[in-house]
Amino acid sequence: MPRPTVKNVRQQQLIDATLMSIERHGLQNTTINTISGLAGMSSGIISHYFGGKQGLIEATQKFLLEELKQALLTRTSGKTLTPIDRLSMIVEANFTELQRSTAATKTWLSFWSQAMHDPGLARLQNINSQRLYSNLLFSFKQLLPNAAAVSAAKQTAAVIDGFWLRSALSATPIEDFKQAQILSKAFIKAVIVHNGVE
Amino acid sequence: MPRPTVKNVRQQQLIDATLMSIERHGLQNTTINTISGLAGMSSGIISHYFGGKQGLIEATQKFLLEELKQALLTRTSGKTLTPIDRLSMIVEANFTELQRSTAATKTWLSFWSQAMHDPGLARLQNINSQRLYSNLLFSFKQLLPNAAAVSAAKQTAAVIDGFWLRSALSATPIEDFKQAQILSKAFIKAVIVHNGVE
DNA sequence: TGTTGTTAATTGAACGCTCAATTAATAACG
DNA sequence: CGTTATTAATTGAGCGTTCAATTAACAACA
Repeated sequence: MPRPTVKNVRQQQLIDATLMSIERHGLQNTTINTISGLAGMSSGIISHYFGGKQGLIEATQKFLLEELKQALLTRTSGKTLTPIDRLSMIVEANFTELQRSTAATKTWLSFWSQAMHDPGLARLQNINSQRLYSNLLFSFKQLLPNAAAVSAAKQTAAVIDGFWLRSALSATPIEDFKQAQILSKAFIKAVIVHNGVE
Repeated sequence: MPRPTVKNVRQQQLIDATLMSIERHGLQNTTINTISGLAGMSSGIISHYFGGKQGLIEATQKFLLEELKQALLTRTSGKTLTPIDRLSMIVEANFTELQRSTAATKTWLSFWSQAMHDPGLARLQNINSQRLYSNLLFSFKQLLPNAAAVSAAKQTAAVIDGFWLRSALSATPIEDFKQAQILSKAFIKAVIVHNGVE
């Protein structure tokens, strides 16, 4: 277990402050001053630990990606789950409190629009998008014929991302996120029932 | 038929130039100079016709929203379509060339992240989101029992938005958009078959 | 039709502001 | 006391806005 160094601690504090600033002001109005102010530090510290503002923004995005990955791992590793239970865990991992937070949703949307003209970010995004699909496919293959599993995985990935997006943009995100999770799971059940070998 | 005034023409030219600039540089790096340069005009004209840069950005977004609305109208108004055909038209309207363009996808994503802390934009976005759902619900109600129609409309809205998003962010957007359209329609058919009154 | 007066459209340089980055000074720590 | 961590002050490039000046379009009139 690596003992947290001052560096690690400061970096995480700055990432947390970045999320907080984006939540309050949006990425557009997030400056090194709003971030360092929320972190209770001076603005120079950002260049010191991240090489500049852009470095901190990218680190924040990587943090969200990593958390999403870990959310599924902690729900599945070491446990013996039925394929259906594992599909439920995938849904839940995509709707954790962190991923539903205003800070995270704003950051994701900004990240995506940047990723479209930054190859490095685009690569990160594609890995993430593929991971959701692969995870779904793995479980569906244990329940459905191959062709049906592929189709089910594609549709489910779209349903999860689509519900997530519509909830994030909704006027009532809290209720909609809750519903989104339920509807995503219901969708998975329906897909299995209607395509399964009976 | 209202004859286009100089004002109308210039405003549309500037909106087109804005989309072009966002496509090339992203919204982040789009300035009044990149826009006016692409339009072949001077920078001052933007304030003159739109009150400022922000006004032009908002007008550009409204243009995309309006085009989406019109895309469906031109496909349906005056024609007598079966409910299933009308559902196909809804899918197609959401996947027109304009809406698949890099300029449009970058603009939508940037717009959404701004909409989250701008009530005016948020309102526009919610109207648009609701419209997709209402249009779907209208057609599904002619094919399915009420409860099933509601569920089908919600899921289909998520599928369309989800496929659109995943295609926009894909490394191969052209093929993925094409597939997305096919898969969305396939999804609708499956929903009807499995929930319909037989 | 040619001249003049009037309005509309457009330019682009100047201005002031914001903000990321840099620097030098200071504090904490072992 | 030397090194690392952090601050605070400063810089300068980049940006949107403004507005006085210029040009183009049109109207009035003889």
